[in-house]
Amino acid sequence: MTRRARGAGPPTMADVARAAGVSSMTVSRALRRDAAVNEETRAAILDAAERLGYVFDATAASLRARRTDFIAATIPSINNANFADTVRGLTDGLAARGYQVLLGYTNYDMAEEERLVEQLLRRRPEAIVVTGGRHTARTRTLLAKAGIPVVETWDLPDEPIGSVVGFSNADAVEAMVDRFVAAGFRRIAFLGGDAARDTRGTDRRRGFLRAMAKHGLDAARLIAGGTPPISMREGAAAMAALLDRLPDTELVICVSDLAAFGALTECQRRGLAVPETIAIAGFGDYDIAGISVPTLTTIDPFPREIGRRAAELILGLLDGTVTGPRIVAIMPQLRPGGSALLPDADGAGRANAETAQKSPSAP
Amino acid sequence: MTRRARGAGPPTMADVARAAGVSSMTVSRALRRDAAVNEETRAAILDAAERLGYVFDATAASLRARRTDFIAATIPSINNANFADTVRGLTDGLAARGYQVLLGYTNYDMAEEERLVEQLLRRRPEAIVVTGGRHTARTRTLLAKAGIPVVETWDLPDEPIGSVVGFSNADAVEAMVDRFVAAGFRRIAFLGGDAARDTRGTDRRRGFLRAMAKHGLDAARLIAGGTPPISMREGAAAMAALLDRLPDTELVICVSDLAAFGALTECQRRGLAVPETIAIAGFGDYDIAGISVPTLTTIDPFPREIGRRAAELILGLLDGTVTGPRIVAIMPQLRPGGSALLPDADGAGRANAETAQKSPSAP
DNA sequence: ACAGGCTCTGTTATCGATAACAGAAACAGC
DNA sequence: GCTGTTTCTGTTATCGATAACAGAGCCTGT
Repeated sequence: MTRRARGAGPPTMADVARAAGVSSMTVSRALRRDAAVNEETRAAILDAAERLGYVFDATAASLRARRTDFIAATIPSINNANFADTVRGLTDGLAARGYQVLLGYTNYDMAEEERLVEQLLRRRPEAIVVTGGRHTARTRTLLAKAGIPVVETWDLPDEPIGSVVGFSNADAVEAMVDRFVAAGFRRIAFLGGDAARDTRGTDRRRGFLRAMAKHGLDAARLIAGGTPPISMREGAAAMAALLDRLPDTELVICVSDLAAFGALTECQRRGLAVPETIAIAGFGDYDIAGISVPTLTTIDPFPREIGRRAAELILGLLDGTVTGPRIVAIMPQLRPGGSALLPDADGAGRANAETAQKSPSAP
Repeated sequence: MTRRARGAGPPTMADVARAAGVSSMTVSRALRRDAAVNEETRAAILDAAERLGYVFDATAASLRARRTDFIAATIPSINNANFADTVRGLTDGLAARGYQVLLGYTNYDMAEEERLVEQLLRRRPEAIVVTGGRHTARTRTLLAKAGIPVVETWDLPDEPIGSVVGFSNADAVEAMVDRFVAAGFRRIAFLGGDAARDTRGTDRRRGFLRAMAKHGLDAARLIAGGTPPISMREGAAAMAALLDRLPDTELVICVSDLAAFGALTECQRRGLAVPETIAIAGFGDYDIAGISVPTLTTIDPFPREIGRRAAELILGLLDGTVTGPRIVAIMPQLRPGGSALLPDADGAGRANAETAQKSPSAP
């Protein structure tokens, strides 16, 4: 009696082995393209596998080989083109080497992130990528003790858990404000979310506040657009509130291009000329920034590059080429558009440098 | 000697069992909240697990229990808000029951889809969701033989592999054209991709052609915007070509809202009034449709609802509540906007009906 | 007092692959 | 011809959990 009766479940390697007249070890080797299998034998095995409709069971292989080929990744939202781009960069960089990205989203909620990370770690990923530098204490502990490479992205945390591929959101906005102040803008507002939920948004506002204080300007023009993430619609509503309350504002810096575009449409509805009457800037270099009329002045944080670099880093850490955690600094770039005019200046930093480091502190 | 030396890898249930003074079977039961564990014992076990930093190994559990709790899903692109919404609906519907969505994207490429499906099936998902009704022959075979529920979405294929949650893209556009023709439009163009790659886009064009033929109108105003998916930028470029070649066009129906918005911006750049000089319609009810100036006349295919229904269906199929494949018909709804004016009409279909059926054919 | 049921825990075998080791056959070099 | 190497294949144990079965201890009803 064979172990497997007809219809008792999908065929296993043992079934293929029997059909091909070899041992299941030989089947295993043949399917993995291990050099040490005779060409004829391999052909017979592949043929048998095809005939039986054999499908490799990655679960069993993972258990025995202690190798899942999973890379876990969490993003705040799957509906955001910036994060989607990062996932794309990550996936494309990893798929070529046979890794499968195991994706989850947190809805910008640290408690949800904790649950998600816990779930994902049970799958025994080879590495894990998370967004942002702020996490619950338990999340930090889980990640630190997981014994796998950890990469934080889209941020430069003060105390990284492991590696980092990111940039300072505060610095990026501060640099933008510097440019606008140099161009003569004074009455500048910031339009963002009101909660501490979106930590990157909060960091951007902090950069705004810091810059305004530095230049001795009034930083009280803060418009909250509701619970993050701020959509186009909420950006428009917040802009309406701003125009009603502080109509003499010269420039509105928005937490993202989506909010900025919403703000732009509100101006269009009111017949206000952008940038003549009021200027608008965004963040993220979303598609809309390059096509809207006028185009949006924004900051490109190179989302896809973040993913690509994270993938590269993980591959290095896994194959031993890279040892120890790395901080990869992404240099966001100001992209002047028609919504907030800036005089030409010599190019902002273009290179995205990678620096190795021992102690965990941002370069 | 204990089996596990210090530092010989992460702790297992056996380690927790030893620390708590019970058998590993009791640990297994305690962690799964199996009723039959004494409260005190369970507390001791959870405590030991926490102390040791134990992380459950889902791989081992999956192998033994023949239950991975994975649901595989493929979408054409992760950078598309419509598909992201479907994933959101799917994930939210499944996460509550402990399932983890295993997501992959195909880049609108059927060969890539085949590779992806093959990869995903190796993970032994409990069910699989794919986008669209067109697949390579091998993909169809793989799915049909996988022995798990298969759900095709965003389409109503002639020969479903298993279940379906979708709608006819051709019918939706045809109905839209009917409305516009009734409103007096005659010189109508269709702006879409030129390849057969995006099958949903091709179906929409087919619906356009069918409707125009039905009404005895000239359907030669077809503008190709390059390789799908058509972005905002390509929509603008295609609109430019259209305005140059066929400046007397009254209405442009675009394969998606993104293309439609790009087209709208091109008109704005040229100073053409929309909808007065030329009207524009889109597809998808993306965020941009509700906020642009003017808002876009579009069709809402209820992307999130598609995901939610797919999740519901899968849960039913897995727990036996639902038997056999189902066809769930989504009824896309026309959303009149400012970019292409329509006289009021009594509401289009609002209900999204579900119909059981035996033979695989669309209702 | 005893059968029968309930609560709780343990023992053993197993899921389907691969690591580690072993060995047969063919070939090369001297 | 003999040893050493290369090529190819097989045997056995194992990854870490859970299904299936078994049974001890205690309660309940008659």
